[in-house]
Amino acid sequence: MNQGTNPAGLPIRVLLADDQAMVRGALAALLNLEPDIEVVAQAGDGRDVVALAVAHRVQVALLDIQMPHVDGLEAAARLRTGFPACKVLMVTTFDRPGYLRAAFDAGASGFLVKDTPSSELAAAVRRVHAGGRVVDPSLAAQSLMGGSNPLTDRECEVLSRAQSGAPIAQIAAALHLSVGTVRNHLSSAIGKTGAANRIEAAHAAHEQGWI
Amino acid sequence: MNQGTNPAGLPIRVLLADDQAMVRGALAALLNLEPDIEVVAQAGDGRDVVALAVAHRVQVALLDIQMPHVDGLEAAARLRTGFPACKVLMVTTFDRPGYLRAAFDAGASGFLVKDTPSSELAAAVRRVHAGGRVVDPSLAAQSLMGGSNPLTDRECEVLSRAQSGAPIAQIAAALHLSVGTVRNHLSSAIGKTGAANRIEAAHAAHEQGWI
DNA sequence: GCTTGCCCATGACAGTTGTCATGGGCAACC
DNA sequence: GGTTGCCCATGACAACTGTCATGGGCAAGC
Repeated sequence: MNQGTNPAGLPIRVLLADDQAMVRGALAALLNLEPDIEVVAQAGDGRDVVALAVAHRVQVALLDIQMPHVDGLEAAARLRTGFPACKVLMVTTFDRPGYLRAAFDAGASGFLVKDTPSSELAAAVRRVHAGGRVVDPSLAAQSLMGGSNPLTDRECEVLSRAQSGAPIAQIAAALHLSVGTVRNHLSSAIGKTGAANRIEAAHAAHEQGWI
Repeated sequence: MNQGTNPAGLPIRVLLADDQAMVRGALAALLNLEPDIEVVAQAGDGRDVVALAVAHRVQVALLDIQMPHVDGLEAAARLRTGFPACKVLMVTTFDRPGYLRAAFDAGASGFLVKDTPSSELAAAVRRVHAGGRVVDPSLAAQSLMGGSNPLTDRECEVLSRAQSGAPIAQIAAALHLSVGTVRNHLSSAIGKTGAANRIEAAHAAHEQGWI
């Protein structure tokens, strides 16, 4: 594994996407302290990530998963097709095991939770830029333990709408299904998650990053 | 309003409390770029805030509301009694109107959401240190509109336990109440929030910062 | 002292939800 | 071509939930 493709002296060109302006600015300040790293673009959501990455010849994109409109996972997928030279380092607040798999499925090269000490961020950027992979160690173990998503597509869809407490009739209407079908999907999901009702099931699935 | 009590040349001594290590480190880097501000202590939750503030003669404490064990509101209240010379600037991810009132009730001098541009953070620290107040403008308007919490203490307590979807029987057991009483409190809260069931009511109350 | 508001409790009733059994349609796979 | 798994649907039953009426205890305020 080499040390990156940059000519000596040129810093790694980084894009930063996070919906919280203050955090974004602070991370930029942190990274710009490193002489070999330069934040050349910032975004508050995932919509403009590809365009910005192309325009600024970005080498590493630091993407938050939770963003409005277009989230980090979707943005990573778009980058892979639209500008595959750009490496993706995913950063997230929540350590949901399912996110790790989803991130790598979307083409990410690295995955960090925001609990990680800030001192490791620059190192992660360098490693990803050099073609390596970065995985939060605590999360990796958890992910191997947890196994993958046992829920079917429909169950996920129904569960995610049940999260906010909407009555079954409302979910059924939104999905153009019969009330009984929704109840069956929910019942199945409740069984798979070991929950007592659809709300607990939705929470459990959310915790795991399944929905 | 004066410019603070520090002798000329001495930077403002700041404490940073945020449960996300990476964000904490990044904010520290950001603030330390300012010549007149120095981050002298950091904490990952609210438990040690008072002790740290005293030990490092902290002048402004920057507290995240969402923290494990002891949250920012509680930490602010402890600071007010334990080390009142220290000003509190509350920072939070979520713009819940009720948080603003709760923050000032707890003795905070300022309130920012993390959507605020990072460039304004240092200015807010200076203003708070100088004895002024800082309020996120968008949130202030929202808060005046929203009015205050119409829920009784018991309703809040019951609602917050209903959030995760626990069955009523479980809530009743945890609170040493009869099932019927819990149902009555919930029914009342559902009416006040205009929700269709306890889950929606809990979400609505949470959105408002009531629970 | 009376009223008001909150707390707790009970019982009855209707509506919603979770479970189960059953069955048809469809695509993937051996 | 048969099996398997997912999707959709229906109907019946038991359990849970939300509403309402009613009543007692208690503290605060007029």
